[in-house]
Amino acid sequence: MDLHDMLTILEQRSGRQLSQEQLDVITHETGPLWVIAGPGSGKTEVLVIRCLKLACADFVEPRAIILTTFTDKAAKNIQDRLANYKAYLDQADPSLRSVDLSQIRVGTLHSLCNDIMQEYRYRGYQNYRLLDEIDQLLFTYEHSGLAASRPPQTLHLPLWRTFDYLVSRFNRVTGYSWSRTKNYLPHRWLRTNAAKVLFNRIVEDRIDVNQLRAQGGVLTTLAGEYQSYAHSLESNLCCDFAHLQLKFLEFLDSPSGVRFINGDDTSEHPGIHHVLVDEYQDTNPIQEEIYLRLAGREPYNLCVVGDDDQALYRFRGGTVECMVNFDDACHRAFSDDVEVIPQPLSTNYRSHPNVVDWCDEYIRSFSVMIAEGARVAGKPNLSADPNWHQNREAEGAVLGDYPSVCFLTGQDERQVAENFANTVQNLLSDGTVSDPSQCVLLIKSTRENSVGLYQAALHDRYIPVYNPRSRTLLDQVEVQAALGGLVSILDPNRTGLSQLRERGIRDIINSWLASFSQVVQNNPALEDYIARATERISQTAANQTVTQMATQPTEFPATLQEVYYHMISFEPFATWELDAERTVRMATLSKVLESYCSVPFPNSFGSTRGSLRTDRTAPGQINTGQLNHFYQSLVGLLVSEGLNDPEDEEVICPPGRLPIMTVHQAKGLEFPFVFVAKVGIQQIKIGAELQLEDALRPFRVSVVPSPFTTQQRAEQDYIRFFYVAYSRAQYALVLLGHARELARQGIGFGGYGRRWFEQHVQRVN
DNA sequence: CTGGGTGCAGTTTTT
DNA sequence: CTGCACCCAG
Repeated sequence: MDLHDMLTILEQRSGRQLSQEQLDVITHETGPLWVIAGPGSGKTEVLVIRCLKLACADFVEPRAIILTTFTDKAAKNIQDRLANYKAYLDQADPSLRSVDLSQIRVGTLHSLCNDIMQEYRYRGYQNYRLLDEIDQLLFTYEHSGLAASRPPQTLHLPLWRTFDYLVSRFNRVTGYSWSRTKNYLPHRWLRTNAAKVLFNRIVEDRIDVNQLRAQGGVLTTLAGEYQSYAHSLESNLCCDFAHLQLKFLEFLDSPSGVRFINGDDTSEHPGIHHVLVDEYQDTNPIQEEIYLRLAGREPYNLCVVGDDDQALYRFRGGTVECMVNFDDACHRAFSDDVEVIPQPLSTNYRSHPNVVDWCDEYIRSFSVMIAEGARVAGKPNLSADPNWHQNREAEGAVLGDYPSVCFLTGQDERQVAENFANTVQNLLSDGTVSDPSQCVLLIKSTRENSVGLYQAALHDRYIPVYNPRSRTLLDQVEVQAALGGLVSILDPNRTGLSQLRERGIRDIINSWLASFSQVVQNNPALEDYIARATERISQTAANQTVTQMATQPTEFPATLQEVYYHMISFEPFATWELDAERTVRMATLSKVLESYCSVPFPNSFGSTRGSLRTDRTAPGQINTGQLNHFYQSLVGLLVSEGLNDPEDEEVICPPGRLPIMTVHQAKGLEFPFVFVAKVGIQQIKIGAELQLEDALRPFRVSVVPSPFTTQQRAEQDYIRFFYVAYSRAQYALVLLGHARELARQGIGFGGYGRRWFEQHVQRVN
């Protein structure tokens, strides 16, 4: 199909004309393409159309195109759009039907690494178990020397004092916090978590472990511990997300990897001709290396799209420098002669012109943001779509003169929350918005203690809330009752429980038991099951495997999972299963239980935590070690991590509810009315992710010094954080802050101080 | 506006 | 167990 025809059809269908900037990106022929896309500039649309152009106008083999995104959700969204647009094109030109766009490799880099290595049966990735975050934590808890129950203290104490920023925080498990002044090690779960962060970072930042090892002192210890962790992963045929990418780099060096990139003139292996990357500002060093390798053949068709002002994932190794210095990277990896010119997409089609102006002036009001090296050199200002009003009215919106960027205050946070809820209620009652889901409250933490006041204020006005990331799954009755039931069976006399020293673990188990005893009162069948299960264990001799209840003719070993599934077949669990939300919560719990039971543990290959045994000396009681492990490991994990409610993959927010979201959750989304809370943050602390980045930077395979001090980068991160929040708004942006926050002129108010802020923003109460 | 005493609450995100 | 936020005195 002719490119011109194709664009005409797509423009007719979408009712929107592509801008010259967008056309430049879509029609770019060969070589690296560096797209600096501001918020709301239609970057995903452009990426999708460029893909269509490659496959349907240039007839690039779909299998030779790789398109990566940051999340699975975004990948699915792109696949849907590709299929939709392709259907239009097929109508116009039936000969295109033979072009199968589902062959384009669309996904997160992680999922593509996994799929491609499976497809090519890469030896180094055959029969490996891919560990998710929970699995990785349990694995590290069991296998890493850093997380051992009794590690060599003289060696490890200095290490934890060096990396104290990873462990000196409040520990929910023990109920107190560790600091470097202590002469004992941090709690095992704190060390586990920190070990996970360290190991992931070593891989993602491409740290030269041998060089680290040669440093002496704690860094030598760290290098050794990393190597033994990596070795344990291998010997147990496990692979975490970070090593998935490392293995992929190894794969690319293997013969089949070379065939994957270069192709072999068959349609099965066309080679890689185009690599397109979305959200490139959040790419980390190992991912950058993968992309440069994938596109490493002339003419180096690597297209990266992102916004250096929206980098949000430093904790995951995300490095804005990859985006800012993409030209240098291309010259280093490809050739000095390659032309790499930044292509801006600088018109914002999403937001009211006032919101666009506010966002643009906000980001440029900070000296650390306009300094050289903070953003892509020569980045143009974000500009509003001159037809915004006209287009919205054509869509049926009634726009008057209203405060499109404004702030709400109150004496204290409670009053702010009340005013916020009143505003939402007014918007609903005067018909400005037809559904609460057209608003969103953005805030750093969506945990109960941060958003409680806002939730309560909405609740009082009968406005339902959607907040799946509140880490409150463990507060739900069905989850608590199930866990309480398990404890009742495993530890009927609470002897194991009474010996626990960790307050956090004891408290949570007691709360589960309390929930369970409430539930069991009205459900005699459940009570009876618990009694029978307890009885069975109590009749088992010492040091024996407990066998399943004789519901079947043959008795077989009982496992934790079986007891759990058996138990939840009784009321009230059976009725609860009719409720979709409760069912998915229980599924989340089941998954954690399965993980706990199936993560391999050292020195006993093939055995599982799940099969119940009696104690070596005490007949009729669950093995003390097993019970203790259940408490320390599984319950400890639940206490230290918390669990989120499962989320619907398709729906952003169910209708009828007002979403409360973290800024990360809202990334890439847009809402008619955006409320941003706690805008007055003043103290900019250097977070653990930044300190670790600095500590490991000298050992990177390719050391790229940052032109900014650590403190400056911390500030930039905060500024970008609010920039992402602010740029979500379509019709109106409302900043929330109480009197004291306003007096303080925190970073969310802009870098020129309060007077500047008040010139740009209207007060509405 | 500063300084010290008291009291409460406790990071955040993704694969 | 810390650290910060807040309050009141100077």
